Amino acid sequence: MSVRVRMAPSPTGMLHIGSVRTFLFNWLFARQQGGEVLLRIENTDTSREVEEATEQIQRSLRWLGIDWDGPVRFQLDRMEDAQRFARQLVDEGKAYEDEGAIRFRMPDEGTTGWVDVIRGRVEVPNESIEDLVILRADGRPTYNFANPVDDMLDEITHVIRGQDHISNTPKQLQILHALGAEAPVYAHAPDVLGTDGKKLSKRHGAQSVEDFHREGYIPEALVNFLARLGWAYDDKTEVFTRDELLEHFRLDRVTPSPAVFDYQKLTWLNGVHLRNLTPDEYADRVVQYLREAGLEWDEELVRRAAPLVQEKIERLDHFPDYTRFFFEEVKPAVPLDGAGPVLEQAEAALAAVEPFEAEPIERELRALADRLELKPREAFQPIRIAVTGSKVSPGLFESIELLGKDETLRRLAAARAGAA
RNA sequence: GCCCCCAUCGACUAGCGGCCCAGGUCACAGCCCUUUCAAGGCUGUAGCGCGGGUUCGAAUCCCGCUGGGGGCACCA
Repeated sequence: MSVRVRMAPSPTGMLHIGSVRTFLFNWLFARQQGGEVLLRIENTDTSREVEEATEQIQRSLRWLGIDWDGPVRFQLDRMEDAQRFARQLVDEGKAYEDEGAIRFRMPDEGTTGWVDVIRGRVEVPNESIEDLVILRADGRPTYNFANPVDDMLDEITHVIRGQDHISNTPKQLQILHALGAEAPVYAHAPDVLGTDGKKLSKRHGAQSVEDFHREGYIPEALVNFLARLGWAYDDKTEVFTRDELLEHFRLDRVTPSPAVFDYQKLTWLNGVHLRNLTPDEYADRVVQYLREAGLEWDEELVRRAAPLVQEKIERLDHFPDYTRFFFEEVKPAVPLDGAGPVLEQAEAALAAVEPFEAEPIERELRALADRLELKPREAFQPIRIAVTGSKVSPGLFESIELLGKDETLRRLAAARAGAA
């Protein structure tokens, strides 16, 4: 039997990171099994926002590299099927009318249970389950009816969803049974919590895929991090590429307990993946990010500046902080009292450097420090501040090379004038 | 109130009866490296919720408690 799963977001707005995690589990599991992934938008209401949210969801999934098969489906499309099945259940005495709506007749005795891939055996006493409405008075199916009907019609083999659905599962199992359908395998993934132990929400910070994108996180890191939330391969591996995840992920190794979303660890992981990109790829990401952020900096210069900060930043949105001085006029943010002599000599020394490249530049400046009997850091810091405007910058020599001789000398002179 | 789920360092987790006086990672602290910031290297602080069992032996199995969370809609 070939595997088929479905990702079923409700089109209420941005794609929440918690949903993404369960989608990722669906995707990883199905893809490694050579199975199919369906994208089904679950909303029995037609609202004005649906179209927009649906687009948004797809954009976010594509950005993450989570793909799906076939066209996007909508729960709404199966409304007539649901109505037909509801009527059939009434005819068979398995459901009944109640004030215009149709209720499903739940058994009063015994238990309904299943073997959850993540949790093991789960069992619920039938007497605790009410006869639920499956068709509203206006004819629209309710979620707990539309959902299993869709799963049945779509021939879903594995339902991997959030643990908040655990209490829905026995209901859906009963409906499936009444419909004569074979039950899919269920796996209920744990929740993703905020630092306060409550379900992740706006007040915890970024929560939609868009938010993370905007904050300079890259898909590789987000996917890696999300996969590790509730799952581990062994006792030591933290960093995974997408392919490694596809190779090692195991649904039955997902922990049943909820996990706290640790932004700091995500950020660390983002830095790791940023550093793992090839220089060209890294430059591409930076260019793209800056463009999306609306910063119109010269692309060629951005590409040349990129390698200078690949080792230094953890998030793409930090790029401008390190490289602004290449693109804009800078004023030393720190006083340069007493630095006059160093700056003057640096100016003279650099004026003679040819070719104007990092290596000879470094040689000259180190020689200068020796002459002045200054420690390297003492000599370089004022130069750094004069040239980059900041105490923190990419490598000084590479920066000076990229900035060019004319501009470097100009800044040195300007700073010297200010320091005097 | 009823039903269900969960429980190892601050966080993510490894552990599935002896290999564990509990290992890795993030964060934190110190040291090293060093042109700043990073990266990297080394070291350290820190945990099996509690109480009963079972067993020669329990973080690991069972029961109870406590504490978290979810659900009980003509919402999804």
